Amino acid sequence: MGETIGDQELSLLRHIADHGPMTVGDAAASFGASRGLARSTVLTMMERLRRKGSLSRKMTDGVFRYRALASSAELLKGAVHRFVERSLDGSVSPFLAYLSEVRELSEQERQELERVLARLDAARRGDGGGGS
Amino acid sequence: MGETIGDQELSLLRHIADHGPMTVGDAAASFGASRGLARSTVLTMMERLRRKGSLSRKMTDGVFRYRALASSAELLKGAVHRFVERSLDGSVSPFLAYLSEVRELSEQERQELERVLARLDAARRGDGGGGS
DNA sequence: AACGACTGCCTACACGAGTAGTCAAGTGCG
DNA sequence: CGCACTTGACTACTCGTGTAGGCAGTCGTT
Repeated sequence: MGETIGDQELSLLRHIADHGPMTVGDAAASFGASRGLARSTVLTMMERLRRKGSLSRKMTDGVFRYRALASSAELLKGAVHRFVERSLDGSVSPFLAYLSEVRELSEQERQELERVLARLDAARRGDGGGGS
Repeated sequence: MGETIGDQELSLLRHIADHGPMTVGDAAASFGASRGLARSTVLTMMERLRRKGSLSRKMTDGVFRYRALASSAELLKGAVHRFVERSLDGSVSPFLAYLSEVRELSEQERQELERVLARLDAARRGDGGGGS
């Protein structure tokens, strides 16, 4: 198995992906401070993330600058993917059930969903698969 | 903190929810065996699940029979909910992105999605009661 | 009564993730 | 020149989860 990324790690990773390359000090200030995390904690997480291949760093002016190798959006999709595979046995049905029964979707989310369906519809047409 | 439920724990919990009340021996045979888990492992998980309030047990004929307090579907929805809240900051957008960009949906899943949207549409229009 | 299978349960270990203390080295400032 | 501040890195502790060993009690069978 590749790497498991925890929630906090994912948050930090996304933060770095969103706010461009930054040093540990930057991350500690912009991410850790608001969450009450010590600088060393942020550093540890960043190093773990680097070992896991999610971050890379480059020495600049005597300081390491860490940069995320994936965009926040990709990271999120990856997290969703892992979740679906690991926890939902690869089925998205539970998610759909959640969407329709549990979650109140905002108008914007509803529209997003509509777009997804439209895209799927289009793909289905061109796909040439089987259809009933 | 409420309870965190691991992947394996969730699988076992669902198994029990789906296959009715069962003893540890039953679970070890029907769930653990196929996964190479020792009976004691299954027992430990069941007891942890019981401590977490996900399972309850009742002595029957000198043996404890464990029963899930929630249905598999509810369990799954709960898992999705936790994931959305904890990892996606409460936003379902990443999921939608996953659905449209990453995942190939089966025809059945596509139809399910369509139903979800239709239900949402109906709710948006009339809102109010829950018509089925 | 002895034996074996089945059961409940306590104990334990490994690992990942979350979190932090602390130390050594570099740099700027009074 | 020496101290404060920043940075990098190592080390460590706690918890939850995954996994299992081993012991003691119960009950049917011989």
